[in-house]
Amino acid sequence: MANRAAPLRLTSANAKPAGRPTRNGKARREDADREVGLDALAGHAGYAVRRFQIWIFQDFIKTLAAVDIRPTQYSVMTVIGANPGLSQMAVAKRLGIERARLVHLLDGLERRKLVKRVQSPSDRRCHALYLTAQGETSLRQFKRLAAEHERHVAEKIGKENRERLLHILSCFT
Amino acid sequence: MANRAAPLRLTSANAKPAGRPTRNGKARREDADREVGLDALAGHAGYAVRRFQIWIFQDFIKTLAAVDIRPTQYSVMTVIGANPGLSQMAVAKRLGIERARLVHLLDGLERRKLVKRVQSPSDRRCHALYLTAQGETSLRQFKRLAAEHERHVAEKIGKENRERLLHILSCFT
DNA sequence: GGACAATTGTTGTCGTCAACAACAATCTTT
DNA sequence: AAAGATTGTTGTTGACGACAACAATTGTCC
Repeated sequence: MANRAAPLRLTSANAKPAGRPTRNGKARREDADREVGLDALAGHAGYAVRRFQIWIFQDFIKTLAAVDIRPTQYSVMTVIGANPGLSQMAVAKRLGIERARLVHLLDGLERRKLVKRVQSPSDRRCHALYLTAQGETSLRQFKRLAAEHERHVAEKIGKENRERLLHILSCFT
Repeated sequence: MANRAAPLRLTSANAKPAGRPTRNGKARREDADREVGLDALAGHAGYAVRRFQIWIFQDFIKTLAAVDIRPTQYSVMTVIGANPGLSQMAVAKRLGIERARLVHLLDGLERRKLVKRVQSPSDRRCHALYLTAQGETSLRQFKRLAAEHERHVAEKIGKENRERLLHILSCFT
């Protein structure tokens, strides 16, 4: 019921809702400086996961900013590096992205000489995907930075919680 | 090293990468039907969280399709319902969305008579946000459907795992 | 062998969403 | 009163998912 009085404080920000003790005497009621209560969202997994996903992606992007690699690009290179010769369809299905989207991703990676498309001899519709020599050495550096990012995650939610989370979500690969 | 010969097959789909036992006899080695190996992504929390977040949002959208309410709209209405009179800035900061984005969200909700903007008397820059009468009754229905969605999540990852996950991510509210 | 269906890569559009920048109106500060 | 900050608004950009169409190629079926 009266979860309205439920106080809580934002991590960083300060809410200034409708009315608060300004100079015009009409000061707020006692609910003046209540923080925004939304226990209402507490039991929703999707909300927590969304916020966490935003945080984790921002940290990934920031940690890999020096090499200008985004999460999706990293996942594409990782899959190709582990499975050279894969077709675009195979990579797209594996990562759950559309082949149309993968085209642009590969365009960018190929432009940077990290990945190459090779015409498959057995099926002339397919492009076999490989990392270039530069792509392989670069990927090793990306993986070091990604490992640093994972340490940030462990610092944020706890080392054991991170492993628990990986275990819980292992069915999503 | 020679993971190049690594062949693979998708979980549901069939990958047709560079070469496989087609009519041209050059059949694969014994490692023929290995799935697409990307243990490389196994230890990455961000990837699992992203995939899970996509799944959970799609289920939310599908479960609330009858009422045409998306996750962000639901979170906005829930926060306003729990904290009537909040300003747009307060809601935006609370939900971690930009005030520019909230403008369009509120436009849609206001057009559907679910939310109303009221000029704040104490600060004429602010709009105090309230649910309409229809908005409150609708929100109750949305919450019932959202609870059904949460049950889907519990079925997917397990009841106890869902609660474990909520606990781990509680710091993201 | 040849018609027909399916697949692959590509291009395009549309809508969602985060990130920024600019602006007018308003409030705060000095 | 002047300068600075805040709020709501509009706009742009880019990443991303979804979908539709297309040419080239392959598989299938008669």
